[in-house]
Amino acid sequence: MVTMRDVAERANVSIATVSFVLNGTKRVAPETRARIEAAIEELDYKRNVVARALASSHTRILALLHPCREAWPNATGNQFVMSAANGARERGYDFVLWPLNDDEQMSHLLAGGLVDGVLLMEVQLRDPRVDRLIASGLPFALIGRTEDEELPYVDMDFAATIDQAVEHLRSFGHRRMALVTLRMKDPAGNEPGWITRVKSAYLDAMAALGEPAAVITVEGSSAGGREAAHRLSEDFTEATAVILVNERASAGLVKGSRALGRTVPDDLSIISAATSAEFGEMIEPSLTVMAAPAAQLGRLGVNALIDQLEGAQDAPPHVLIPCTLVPGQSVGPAPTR
Amino acid sequence: MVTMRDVAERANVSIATVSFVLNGTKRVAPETRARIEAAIEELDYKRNVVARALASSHTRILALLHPCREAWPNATGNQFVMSAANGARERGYDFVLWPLNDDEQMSHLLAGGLVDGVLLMEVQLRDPRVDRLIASGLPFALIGRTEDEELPYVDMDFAATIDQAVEHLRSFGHRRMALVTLRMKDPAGNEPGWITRVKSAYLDAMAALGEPAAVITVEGSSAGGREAAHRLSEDFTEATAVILVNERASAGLVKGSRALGRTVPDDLSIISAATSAEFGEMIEPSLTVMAAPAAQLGRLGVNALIDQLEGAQDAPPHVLIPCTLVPGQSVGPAPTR
DNA sequence: AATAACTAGTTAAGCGATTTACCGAGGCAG
DNA sequence: CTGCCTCGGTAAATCGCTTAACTAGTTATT
Repeated sequence: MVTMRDVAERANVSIATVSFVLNGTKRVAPETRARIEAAIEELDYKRNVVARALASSHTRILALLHPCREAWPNATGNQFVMSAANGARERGYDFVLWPLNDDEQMSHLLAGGLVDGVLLMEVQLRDPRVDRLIASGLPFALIGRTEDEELPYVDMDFAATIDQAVEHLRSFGHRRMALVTLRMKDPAGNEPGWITRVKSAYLDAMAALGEPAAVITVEGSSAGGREAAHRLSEDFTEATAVILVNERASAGLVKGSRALGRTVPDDLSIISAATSAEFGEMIEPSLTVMAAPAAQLGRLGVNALIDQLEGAQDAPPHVLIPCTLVPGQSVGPAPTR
Repeated sequence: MVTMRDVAERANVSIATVSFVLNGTKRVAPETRARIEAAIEELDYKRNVVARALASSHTRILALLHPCREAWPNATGNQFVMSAANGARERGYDFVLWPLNDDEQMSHLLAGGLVDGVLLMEVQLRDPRVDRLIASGLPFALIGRTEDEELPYVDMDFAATIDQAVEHLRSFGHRRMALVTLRMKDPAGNEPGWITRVKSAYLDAMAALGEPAAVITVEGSSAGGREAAHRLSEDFTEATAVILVNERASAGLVKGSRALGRTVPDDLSIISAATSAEFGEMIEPSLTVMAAPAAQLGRLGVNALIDQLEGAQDAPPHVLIPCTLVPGQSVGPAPTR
């Protein structure tokens, strides 16, 4: 292994000088710098990340923590991850994904000193992991919000998204629209913050319209979607449209409705929010979707985190971005009966 | 930050002794050990991963390298990752996902000394990344195979999978069956090894049957699937069945066929390999799939890697696992005309 | 002319662990 | 009583790098 000492010897300087060149931490005469750079080149020297981290107490590694048991985010999630990874790289940080499933592992990670900062996904309203992060003093940013919205976060603007979905459906003449979203039980009774926010945005919108509301929560799977179709036709028959915020239930919802004799969009319009256009295309008929701003969120999140690490003293960033409407074939005029 | 020194002072021993207890590297009197453990407990000491890595030149971190630009593996990929992560954890290793998109980043990772071993995904027949890995001397295992099958790998058994798919279709009376798979261009003309293997397994099977073969490659998207449907009805009209090995094109293939007036499975049977049952269920009609053994591969891969790290001197492991058939509604009797 | 202020480098003290070499005490054989 | 082991433990070197403190030699300031 070629170390800094080898470089220093070859260039006839002390290792400190090499370090200064490498980090740009101190002025070095152009001629000396050139000698050092040549030596680095010739020896193909790469500095040892571990040693550097120990000495400087910075690893320049950012971790994206995500729960491990649950099936992992989908197309949307991937976009998110990729944009975050690229964003980090552009600012000179390594970016790793850290599948994590219990508290124990979390303390290991935090105390181990391996990462400089953390991006936390799938935040819940009251999230114990956030408490751990705060206690540990590690800088972090949230993808999603806790109850207390003081902490730095970037998140989807669910209120705006739902409003826009409602507006879209109304422009097709729909009045009664149900919400189908994710049921995600948690021993402690917590649910991801976004579910709560989606529900209340929906309820607010219905209240503003003076229309009755119906919230149906099902698990994220085809079976869940079919269950939703049944519940819809039993408990909320008058609904002519559905706002769906449960990507993995979308296929089931369409299939289930069809099985019950309701075709999409003639008898039932569906708009699927917080997913991707690509995903919507997989369904027959192609779904009208509100595409999640995954790539933007990834970049913003990682930038917020790095800004914080590098000591930008601004107030913690609070960013909300709505989904964008991508029309498909699943929304049609409200049936007149 | 509480260090080993703090623990040592509190327990009235030298830091060396603490280290011995922590690692079990040397015999320590039960009483002393108890004192040290108590101190650790009371101070909530966690050892610094970075310092440990520097001193021992082992980080106990495994990285899963995966390409960054491409949309990321789907349900299948996630299963794979999760099982690998859990497998690593069980053996005391940290496991991170390392999105990587160029050579530069690769050398950074390799030379940096941050990881003890590497799992490489989406291996190509002639993969420059593999050469880098070998040159670097870092232990690694492949998920997929290179041309040279000496290196340690775990992979799907494409030959067996294709054979089984063919067999399944034949049991429904099909004789002419086309292969639809992924077209993945690469500047250097390389393609992922699995594509090559799938093609040749298919060609072999057709040859053995004395049936004409047709290989259609399209991009991994709905549009790709529709393209395949067209090509099928133009160039290989006599095919009554399709073996599909292109998950993301599956929806498009079904939709496209239907648009051309061929219903599934009445006019055309489809069996989709190397995907997941869950995914197949999203399509209408639910696809008959050959489910990828993702979870097994993940575990096996990571175990192979760790065995190697820990000096098991066995020959490098070469493991092949076939997909398992999960019947759906997309395969029916061959139409008699 | 004397002092202050830069510049370009060097020396050496860490960072927080691991690990080798060494040491003293007690047990046991001869 | 001496010599040799084994046990339990300590001191100190080391891993490769960062960084504060310091040294000389030059240039600027008054």
